[in-house]
Amino acid sequence: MTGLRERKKLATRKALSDAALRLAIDRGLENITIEDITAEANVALRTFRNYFASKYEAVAAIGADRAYRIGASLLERPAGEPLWEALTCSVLEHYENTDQAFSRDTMTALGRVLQAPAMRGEYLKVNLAQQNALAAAIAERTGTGVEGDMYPQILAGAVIAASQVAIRRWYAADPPVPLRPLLELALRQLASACSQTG
Amino acid sequence: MTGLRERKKLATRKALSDAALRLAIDRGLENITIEDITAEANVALRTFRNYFASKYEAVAAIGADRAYRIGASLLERPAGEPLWEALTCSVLEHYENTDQAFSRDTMTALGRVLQAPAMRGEYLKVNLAQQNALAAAIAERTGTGVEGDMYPQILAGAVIAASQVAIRRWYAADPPVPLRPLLELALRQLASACSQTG
DNA sequence: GCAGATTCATGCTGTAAAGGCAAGTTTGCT
DNA sequence: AGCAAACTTGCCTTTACAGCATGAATCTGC
Repeated sequence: MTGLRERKKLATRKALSDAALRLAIDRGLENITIEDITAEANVALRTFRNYFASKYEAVAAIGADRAYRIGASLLERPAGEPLWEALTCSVLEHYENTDQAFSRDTMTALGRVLQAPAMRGEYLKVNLAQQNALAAAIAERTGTGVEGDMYPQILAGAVIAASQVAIRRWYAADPPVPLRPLLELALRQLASACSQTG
Repeated sequence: MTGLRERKKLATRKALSDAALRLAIDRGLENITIEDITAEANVALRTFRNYFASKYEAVAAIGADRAYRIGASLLERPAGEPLWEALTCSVLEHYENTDQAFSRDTMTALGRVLQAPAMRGEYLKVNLAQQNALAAAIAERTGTGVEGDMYPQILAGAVIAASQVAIRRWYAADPPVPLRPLLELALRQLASACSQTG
């Protein structure tokens, strides 16, 4: 992973996705072309297509590239911690890290871009990537084979789904509310919802 | 809803999505153009764009148009039935109805089409539509306001996520296995996963 | 540190998609 | 009947998309 070639590829990819996001935020998703993005990133138009299938995918890449972190977050929790508590902390950490990486203004602009109908599909793909990353981490933590047993995927799916509900509420909230309590509430409601199965 | 105009619109939409699906199944998703689809459906090329943004969306429409049924299914369950049991039955019914609508050969071909990477985004949008339909039904059944409380959305998200895990397993299973037990198992595991929150 | 093999960025080219606009037609309403 | 609204369609321009070829950068084994 330390080869010059890999680093250059990563750099090009990052340059493209950063450029895409920057332009999308200040001009609007629909008012930019792939050519604009490549100009901003100082690469040829044709090169864009070696990395992304569409400008939407390039914009979503910022999330896709961070998806693995939610799994990493879970694996870093202390080994003795109960799974549910570890999951809750991982999710909270993940989103705390995510929104600390950007200014508040950038976050709302980012929200506007990501909420656009044209981004919906890519956004959902990022969710799925998070779900898979989390499932792999759950499987590793519990010693379950992620291939054989559905349990890790199911739990990850439920947690990600609940988180997304909280995030949608957070974005729609007017006036704004902090994200963390919404996430905590969503995860608690998930737990209680499934407990009442009698 | 009984106007001639609405019926014609629905008919055109259905003609397009049926044509898209039929062609995709026997020629392959990537070997058909929008022009092929419009020729098959006997409308002008330009008309396609009044209904769908891409051929993938047209193919997915068959699922999107059925998404509301999973909610309807829940609302038809007896009022006294516990929520979890009603949900389980709705999901099972939904997929039973879905796969009885097609022959076994068609189902596997359909699976191949829907699993294609290019369809991923549209497939996930259909899942989201199902989730929303189910959430609305849960809210209605429990008397919760779907706007105010996250609970229906969370529960619907968890149930749909678990169902999707089962469906992915079902599709990947070699040799083939029946879907119903996988779905039942997934929902039971969802329930038990969230019960162990201590 | 050199020679061959990989892999990448780029240009070129043709096909398909995407969507604004306006004309013509059908349907809905009174 | 007659007006208004909505739908279909054709035309046109811009953009996206993907194959292929080429040259340059990087990596590998020696």
